[in-house]
Amino acid sequence: MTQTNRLNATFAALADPTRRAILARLARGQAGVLELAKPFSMSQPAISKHLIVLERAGLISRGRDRQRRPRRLSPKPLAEATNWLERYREFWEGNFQRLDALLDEMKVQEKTRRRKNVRRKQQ
Amino acid sequence: MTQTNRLNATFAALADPTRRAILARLARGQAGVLELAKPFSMSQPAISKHLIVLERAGLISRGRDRQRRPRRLSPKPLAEATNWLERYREFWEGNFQRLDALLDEMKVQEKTRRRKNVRRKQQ
DNA sequence: TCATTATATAACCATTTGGTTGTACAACCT
DNA sequence: AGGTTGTACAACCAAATGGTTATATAATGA
Repeated sequence: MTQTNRLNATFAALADPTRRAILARLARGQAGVLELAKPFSMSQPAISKHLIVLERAGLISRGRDRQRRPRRLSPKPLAEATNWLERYREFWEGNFQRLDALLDEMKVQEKTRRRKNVRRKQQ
Repeated sequence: MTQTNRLNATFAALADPTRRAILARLARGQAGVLELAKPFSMSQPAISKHLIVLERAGLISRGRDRQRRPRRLSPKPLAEATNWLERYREFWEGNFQRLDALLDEMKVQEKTRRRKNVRRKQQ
């Protein structure tokens, strides 16, 4: 699977609160399907479907212990998703005060309408 | 909108490669719909739909400049998504040796509960 | 062997998603 | 006023999503 497709699958998997809760649970250790289903008011097959989504994204893997097939967290897709988002950290982490200031500047320029702007535009 | 719902909408928005590319483009500055549509082999309405998804997630906002309605990046949802993922950094960044230790501990507990073999498999 | 436990699978359903084409509307320019 | 440009909206469609119930399969334990 390509990196793009893994990102697609990972973000899609993370878009559901039930699945995020399952990941949070698994971060504290592996767990079987019934145990994972317990906190939720939905059927076991519904949880199994969520687990399939998580598994196809590579976010979890399946072990075996007697009749149980305990799931556990896999690191890689979380790392990739985080790395993708990291490229935007600089943007949202305060450097966008600069951005806001710049945008205000642009408004003022537009309002006074004097000289052609300096192509600082592009924020 | 609740934080959970924002996370739902944000991750769902990020799950599409077209939308991720749009965000990457907007990280370099605001842009109108047609300009955003240009790199893709899909119709303008299709892009507009993607923009609606991004907007409902709060990832972008709409400005106005003559006939254009330029979009620009909004920081907050990216910050929230990143922060959610940060909780797993420790896990995937190598410190999950600790996690493995924890899992081994749990196995031992299980073993004492019902004494049978150790089941190292776990694929 | 038989019942129990844990999980998987199938069939079904409503809703959402991601695209299309066609058209409407709004702002701008002559 | 009329044409052009930029965007939005409506109707439609196929496929995917998220849930259900019912049933099948697998491993264990008695």
